[in-house]
Amino acid sequence: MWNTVDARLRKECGVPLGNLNLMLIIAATPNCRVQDIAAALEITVGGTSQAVDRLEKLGHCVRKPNPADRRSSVLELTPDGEALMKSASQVFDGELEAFFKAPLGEEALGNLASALAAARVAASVRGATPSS
Amino acid sequence: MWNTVDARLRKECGVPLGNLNLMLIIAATPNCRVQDIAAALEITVGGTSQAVDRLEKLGHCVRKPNPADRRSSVLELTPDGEALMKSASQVFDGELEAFFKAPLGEEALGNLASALAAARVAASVRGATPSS
DNA sequence: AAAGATTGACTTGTCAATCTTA
DNA sequence: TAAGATTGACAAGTCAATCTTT
Repeated sequence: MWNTVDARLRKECGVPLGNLNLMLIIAATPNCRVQDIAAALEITVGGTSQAVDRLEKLGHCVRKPNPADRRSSVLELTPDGEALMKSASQVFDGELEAFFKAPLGEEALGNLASALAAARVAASVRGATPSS
Repeated sequence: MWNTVDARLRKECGVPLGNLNLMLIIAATPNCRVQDIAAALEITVGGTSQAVDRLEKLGHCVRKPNPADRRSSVLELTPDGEALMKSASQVFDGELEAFFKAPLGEEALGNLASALAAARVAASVRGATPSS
């Protein structure tokens, strides 16, 4: 399923799913650092740093010096990245509807959501999070 | 979640999740070819060929000449691979129970299963499968 | 020509070691 | 010494090109 979503995003917006995820988090997080993205995506800090490199090389975001802590940078979307994010997230939302909302209907969708939420809680109690 | 399962399999059985998946399919498929694994996992044939290389290098399976078609090989688990598969699949089943069966209970689990089945059908109707 | 498989270049993640600032 | 980030080597997949057999 994610492969399908990714393929449509690449084709219609020229942006892979991973990059869209990054941009959504940067846009939603004030003073966003590499750490924050890693936590949100539950991937390692090292991998996140590389992903930000790629996004920056494409001109979709920039690292600005963090006045509060010189070890880290604050990430911001460029106007370019902002525009791309908006159009891509529409396609993204449409795909999720096609996969879940349309075939399941409101009620079944609600049940699915709560079941997955319960499983997620159980998972986090057992302890599952990356580190490096 | 898959990361958690993978980590426990590596630690307790010395086998990553991907390899266990391969071995389960080889064991369950008579005269198993690379094609069959690719179809079952919904990954590309190229990637499957490389995965079989790795499994063979570890001594868990072998390629035998296919008498019916000399373009392909028939895959078989070694005694070593067979034993590994059996112990690892116990750990695997235990993990899935801990993630879903225990926190959800019988009824909610059934609902979850049918919701995901419906989504899967809808997805396949829209057409989503790898090729190469 | 088409089907089965392999190979090589590339993507995106992991982990471990390292550098810099707190 | 800890925390934030970066870097380099590796893992496991994708795709496109190629080789062999049908």
